[in-house]
Amino acid sequence: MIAHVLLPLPIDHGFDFLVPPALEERIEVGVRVKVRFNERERAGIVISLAEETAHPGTLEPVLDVVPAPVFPPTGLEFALQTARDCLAPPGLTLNRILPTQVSKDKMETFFSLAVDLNAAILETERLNPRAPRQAAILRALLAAGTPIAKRELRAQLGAIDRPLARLVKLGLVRETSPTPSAEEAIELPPEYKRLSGWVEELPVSGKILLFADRRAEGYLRLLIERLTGDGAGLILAPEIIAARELHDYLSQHLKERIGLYHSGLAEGTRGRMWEEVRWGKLRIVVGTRSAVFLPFEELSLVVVDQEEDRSYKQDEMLPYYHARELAEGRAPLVILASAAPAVETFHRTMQGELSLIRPQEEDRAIAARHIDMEKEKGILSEPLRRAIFRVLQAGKKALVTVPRRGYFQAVICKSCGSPLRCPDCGTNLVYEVERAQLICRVCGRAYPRFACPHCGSRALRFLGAGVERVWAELDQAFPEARVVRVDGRTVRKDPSLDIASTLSRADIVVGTPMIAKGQPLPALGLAAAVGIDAILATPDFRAAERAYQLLINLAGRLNEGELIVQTRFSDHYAIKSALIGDYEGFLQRELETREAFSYPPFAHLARLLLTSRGPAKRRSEAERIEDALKGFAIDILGPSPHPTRRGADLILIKAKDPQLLREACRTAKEAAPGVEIDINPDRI
DNA sequence: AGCACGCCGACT
DNA sequence: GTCGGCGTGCTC
Repeated sequence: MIAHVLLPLPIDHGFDFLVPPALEERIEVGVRVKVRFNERERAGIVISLAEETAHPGTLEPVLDVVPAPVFPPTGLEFALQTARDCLAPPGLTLNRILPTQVSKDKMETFFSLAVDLNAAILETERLNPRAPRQAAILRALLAAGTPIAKRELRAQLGAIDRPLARLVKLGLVRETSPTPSAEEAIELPPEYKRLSGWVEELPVSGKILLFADRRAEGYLRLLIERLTGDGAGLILAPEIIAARELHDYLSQHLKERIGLYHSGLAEGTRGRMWEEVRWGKLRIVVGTRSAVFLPFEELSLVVVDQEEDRSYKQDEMLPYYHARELAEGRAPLVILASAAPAVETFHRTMQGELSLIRPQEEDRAIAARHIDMEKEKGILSEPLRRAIFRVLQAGKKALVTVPRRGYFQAVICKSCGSPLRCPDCGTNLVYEVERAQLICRVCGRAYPRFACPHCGSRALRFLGAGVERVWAELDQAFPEARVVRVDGRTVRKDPSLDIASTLSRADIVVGTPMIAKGQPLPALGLAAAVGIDAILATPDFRAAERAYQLLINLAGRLNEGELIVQTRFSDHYAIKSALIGDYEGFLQRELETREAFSYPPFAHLARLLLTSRGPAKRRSEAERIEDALKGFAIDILGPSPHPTRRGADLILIKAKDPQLLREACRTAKEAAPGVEIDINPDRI
């Protein structure tokens, strides 16, 4: 027997290995195997089994079969298709998706009756004299009427392994996944009915944009009403904190166990959950982007909560996938949900690709206002300090967001009052600390003269205060208050961190925009955005959209109270629209800008990453790519140095048609096989 | 990816 | 005359 194996290498093909007779029993398509390849041991994934090989030489043997986790056939096909769509090496893709190990902890298993009630009663009576423990199990299952966890049976009846196995063998009991139902939901929250009405509007299948600011109640109802019987559901959230909040909320109100899957879990825990999903023992999962690959045999529905969030895009390593796009192919019913939808997503509803469901929003007692930073000095304005003081006096808490990068310096022109832009690309220029110059991250042009490219003014202003600086100022300004900092690093240190409980032992929480995403926090009386101007000045065509979304998300954290924005751009349409909750007004302006500069949704982008070491080598790669793309009706920008990865260059391709873009990317990859391609990048 | 093979410049 | 640059090709 021959196994065709994909190894975790940047190559587009697999290699054949000989399966020794002793392993023939255990090997199957989708398993991970250990092999000796090029004089070293590696683990790869079996994608097919055959009797013959096309390889002329001798074959190395498969050394071992790793029993789990395993790709089921549909999961394998999905992962391979993702690799093709992302133009990523399939071996790397597969090996990054499949967890490497399964922890030894026992999986939770559930059992239910496999026969009808009458038969079960008869069998109970028949078994009772000679097999009292089997009879007791049947009685427990009869009494419960729903699946029972093995753990629970054991708690009720003591040692039940042997009799339970016997009952399964007799065909009286079977291992199942537990079934949620309206009766099984425990203690529905009071606002449940009021806020979940949109579920009634949902079709059985289709693609939906749910435009709503309170959504968790509806997800709960969706699970209760749509997943009776055999269905399975996947809910994606952008970040670990948001996923955990949603998971905890749903778990509180539903008897069925819900999985929480994200990259912060130990590898073995991920592997165990993967296997539970594969065997149908876990059928509801809340997770971050990597959960989109979980091997559900058949999903009934998938929800992408806060679909606009950039975290759905994997842009740190291959494959550069977008979980929102992949999610659309996973279930008949796809719900993209947001309180401030991505411009591209909303545009799709205008094109008829998505159906829009937009429940009537409830009026919340939120006062939104801006503080004009042209008139204030320092990082924390006097009015904001006073507002925080008032809120603390009233026994409420404050949430303060600051865009993450402390060192990131945005540049605005004092005379036009707008961020400095590259005249060619329309994106904002950035100040590069090391070389002390302004550069365009899209086309790579440098502007060593410290002047606005539009009006020539030399009066520039550097913006930017990170979380830590704001935290220090707050700590100093409110010595009595407990000021707690939350950013990516804090979360990495403590993956179980959540904002609600952080807030319970703090008075002021200051953090990156990730603290703005999620459910309302009842203890909150004030939500503030500091440094939003730095977002507006980000070198990214989605800068305005991000600013708008941050403010809407921040408002969504409040049940009542005040939303305050410190800005110098109080006239900016993103801020103006966000403060009055005018999405359409924002969208119209934003679409006009996108069209004017040929950005999505009016053009399609791809980012080519040159990572070969040595600038000369990258230059020659870039030249080869440019030559190969001569005949294409596309725009090529760059190469420019990668903004964060030293020793990497970027080429940006713009095309009117997505198919043409794909073709161009394939051609570029042929011309320079080492190039990494990010189609539809989230950041440019 | 890692490593070998292979053809051109500055050194003991 | 060798040591060493990294360009091309292969690994089942």
